[in-house]
Amino acid sequence: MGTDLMFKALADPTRRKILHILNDGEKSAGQIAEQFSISAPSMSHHFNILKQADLIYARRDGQQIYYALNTTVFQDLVTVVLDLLGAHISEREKSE
Amino acid sequence: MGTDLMFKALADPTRRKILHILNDGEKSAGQIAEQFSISAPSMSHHFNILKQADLIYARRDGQQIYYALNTTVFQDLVTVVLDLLGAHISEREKSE
DNA sequence: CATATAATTAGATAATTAGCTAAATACCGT
DNA sequence: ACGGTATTTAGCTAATTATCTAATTATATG
Repeated sequence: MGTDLMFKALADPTRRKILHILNDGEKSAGQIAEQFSISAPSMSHHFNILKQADLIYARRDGQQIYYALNTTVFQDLVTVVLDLLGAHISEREKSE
Repeated sequence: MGTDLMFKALADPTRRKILHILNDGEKSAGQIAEQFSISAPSMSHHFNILKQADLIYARRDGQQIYYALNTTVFQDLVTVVLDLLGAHISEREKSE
């Protein structure tokens, strides 16, 4: 569960904003990049880090590459955070 | 809610281990440092970053400085993560 | 008050990283 | 096959950061 890559990926505000944008569905690299004043290669760099951290996945459709949140990994992240907290979640609580 | 400082603080594995150690109650700087092969000043640096991120707080007792988790900020962290996920938590769910 | 202990602050250095431009790759339409 | 668009890869640089040693601050005790 690459915890280190995950937290390092989340440490950058640009990358957190990318994740936020992906909240309402997948978007192409270009559509995402539009919302930043950062060069395309720099954006690509961020996509790559998010991908390595398994926070997003990529799918090519024609000329575009579409990115989407990997929501299952966010569940893992919540688990890690709760573990840092030492929260002991009962089975009942986990499933509801 | 210093989100950026919080994630940056969590990006380092040494700091995450410190938080883990603090799970079972407050400990002095020295007691924590024992469990690492890192110089005391470096440890102090990490404590400072965790403190600025509001993830821990410090209390002096004689010669020792005792650190403890600031658990309320972890709750905020979970909220931020869930928000990145786009989870829409109802008021009822929040309060239980 | 002098010394010892706990921890910090100051200052330096090596490694990491976010950003850039230029070049390459992949796909589309004519 | 060629020209155009979308995106990535390569290579560089400036800024950040984790670590160190040396010096400082704060407290306790004989």
